[in-house]
Parts: sequence; structure tokens; C-alpha cells
Amino acid sequence: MSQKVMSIGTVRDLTGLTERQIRYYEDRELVFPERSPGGARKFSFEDVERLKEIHMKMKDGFHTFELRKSIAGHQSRT
Amino acid sequence: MSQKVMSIGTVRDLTGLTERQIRYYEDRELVFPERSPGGARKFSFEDVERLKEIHMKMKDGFHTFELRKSIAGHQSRT
DNA sequence: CGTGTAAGGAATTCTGACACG
DNA sequence: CGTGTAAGGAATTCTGACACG
Repeated sequence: MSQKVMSIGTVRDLTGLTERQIRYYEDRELVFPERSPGGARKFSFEDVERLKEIHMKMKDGFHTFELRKSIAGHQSRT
Repeated sequence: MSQKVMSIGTVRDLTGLTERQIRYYEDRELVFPERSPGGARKFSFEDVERLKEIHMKMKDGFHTFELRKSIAGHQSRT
């Protein structure tokens, strides 16, 4: 489940988020997809769950910098 | 694990097969990937395992039409 | 039969920017 | 701050065909 295998379009379909939101959450260091040789983002099922969780918190009024702490602990940025 | 989420390039990397082989095995009805709106194949982790199994059998001298029976039973073509 | 390859096209994804608030 | 969008380019995938054996 932690294997990075899906492209952003698949993640969009699975989470219901827009590509823009997914890229932004990555920019805010809330998720850490890998990259294909060509530069395309690759996400895992865990990332999908994490993104769903992030979005719910956002709807509850949290900001990205706050979530970076509360949801932290999954993976660092090795 | 049965969710169709990876594109053929990812499957290529995970199985070590060539895209040509993967497409051929689909043509021979040994795996049944879904399609994205644009026509791109989408595979599941189960498909990846299945493809590895297929390739091992092939190396043992089996032909695709023989494998369609022996490995059958996973999924039909609904 | 199973697989390689060149060919041309179409869909996918990427980044940086401007916008609004 | 979080997200939408138009812009241009690059990487990915698709199909049908010719090839060899």
C-alpha cells in the first residue's frame, strides 16, 4: 500500500480532489509522491488516504501549516 | 489490490516485462485491465502478480492459449 | 507464436504565472 | 491562503503494421 504507483489523474479520481489541490498539498509538504523518470508524480494508496484526511481537515477550517504537524508522523522527507 | 490504478509503464517497472508483452498478454485474454477515458490501460496489483505468473509459465514452455485455462478462474471478462 | 520496432496521433502531466480574496 | 485557469512543452500511451521464425 505504500508503493508509489498511481499518477495524479488516478489520485484525482480516487480522492475527488482537483489536480491543483493535490499539487498544492505536495507543495505544502503534506504528501510526498515520488517521480517518474519523466517527472510525473507517483502516489501510493496511503497517499490517497492521507489526501482524503487532509481535505476533511481543511473543510474543518485547518490550514496547511497546521496539518503538517497534526497529521505528521507518517513519513518524513528522506 | 484489485483496484485498477497503474498505467502500463508502472506495470513494466514492477514486472520487468516489456510493454509489448503486457499488451500481448491482454490481447491473448490473460489479463483484463480497465481503460481510462483517454484509452490508457489501468492495472491492479493483482494484475501485476498475474503477469509475473504468466511470464514464469511462458518460460516453462507454455503457450498463451494453454495459460488461459490453467491460470483462469481469477476473473472473467464481465 | 511471441516479441521487437518505427510511425503518427492523442491524452496526460509538468511548471510558472496571473487572478481573487 | 487555497484554488482556478490559460499556455507551451515534454513524457506517456495507443493502435496497426512489418519483421522474424
